[in-house]
Amino acid sequence: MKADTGTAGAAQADPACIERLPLAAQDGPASMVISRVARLHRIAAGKLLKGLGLYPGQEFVMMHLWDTGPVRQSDLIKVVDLDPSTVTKMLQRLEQAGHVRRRPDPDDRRAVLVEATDSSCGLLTEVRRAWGELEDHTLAGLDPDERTELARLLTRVETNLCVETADCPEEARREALRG
Amino acid sequence: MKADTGTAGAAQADPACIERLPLAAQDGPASMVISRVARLHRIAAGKLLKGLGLYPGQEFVMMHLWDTGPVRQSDLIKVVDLDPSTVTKMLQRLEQAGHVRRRPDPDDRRAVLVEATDSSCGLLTEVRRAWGELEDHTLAGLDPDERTELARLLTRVETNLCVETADCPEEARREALRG
DNA sequence: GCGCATTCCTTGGCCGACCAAGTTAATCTC
DNA sequence: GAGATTAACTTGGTCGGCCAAGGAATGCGC
Repeated sequence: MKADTGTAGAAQADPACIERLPLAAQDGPASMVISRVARLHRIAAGKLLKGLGLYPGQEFVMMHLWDTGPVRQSDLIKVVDLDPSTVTKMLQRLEQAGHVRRRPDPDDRRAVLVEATDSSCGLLTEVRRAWGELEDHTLAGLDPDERTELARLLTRVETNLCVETADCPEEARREALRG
Repeated sequence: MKADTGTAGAAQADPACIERLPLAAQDGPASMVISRVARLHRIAAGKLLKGLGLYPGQEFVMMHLWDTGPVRQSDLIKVVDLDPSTVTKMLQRLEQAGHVRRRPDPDDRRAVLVEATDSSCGLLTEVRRAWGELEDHTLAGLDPDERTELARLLTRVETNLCVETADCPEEARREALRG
């Protein structure tokens, strides 16, 4: 209900404006909007994926499996750049849902090979369509230049946060693509 | 409005290039980078907050409590725009951690009044500092114009996703305050 | 070969976040 | 005022995520 907001009319050009701003918005306006966009984006993705029997986060795993075929779980973990335990549990659920098959690696009895099931391949086009739709919704009203600029700025932010968290998916991805 | 990138059939110019690009990056490059930035940003926030005894997400609640003093839980839920059950559990943990106090509202025996404890007020400056630090790390290397542009673009994305999820917190108020 | 570190994965625990369903109290309707 | 409706939490369950700790197989140094 955005209709209400009784303060809207009198709020502008008021020097006391800053006092009405939430603390979080004062100390980190960008962080604030990033957090909100993150949550809304995840919710939107979740709604689109719900009808497909996937939960948000699982798309990344499935997309990589569709991309590459059977893969060692440790490699998958590197690519999606998540905690190993997260991937383990996610795969257990995906396996139970019939989207994924796992079998021991004959060459290394510690390792597990993961691949998308045939039945899951029907989801491929739907997930791609859903992601395209999400992309459209996300970027609605932005012209090509703005989209490029947004991507550039976010990529810069990503590398910034990468060095902060010492957890860079970019490098891992580049290496994975290299060979 | 869709099919703008035309990845399906037109981008055969460099087969090797497109072939190595992950599906997710093809179908939603912006969504992809948003998801990654979101995760890294949350991790970075978590690391900064960890030393303060807060978990990521709790800052928003605490900041609002510090901002406004005692508040009804239902109002708090509206402001942070989360599921009521999420707020309930978070407040239970914050209460047990000694950061928050809850008492029944004498005027409405259904309602609960929430406020930050005195001891939690010591966290205020540290949380603000942590958020400032996070903001600096996030936006490092971006000049003022780029920061403004990023905020503008993300705000647009936020409103886009708002109408998608039909879940708009106080967007009108924020826009009014932004001017 | 033997021992120790490394790698790979799993389990358990915790938190944030959602939904669904339930409980209690206030409010609206007649 | 009795009954229905709505509002304000709460509980239980599930999932995505993290960390810490553990077990099993491999690889390395000697």
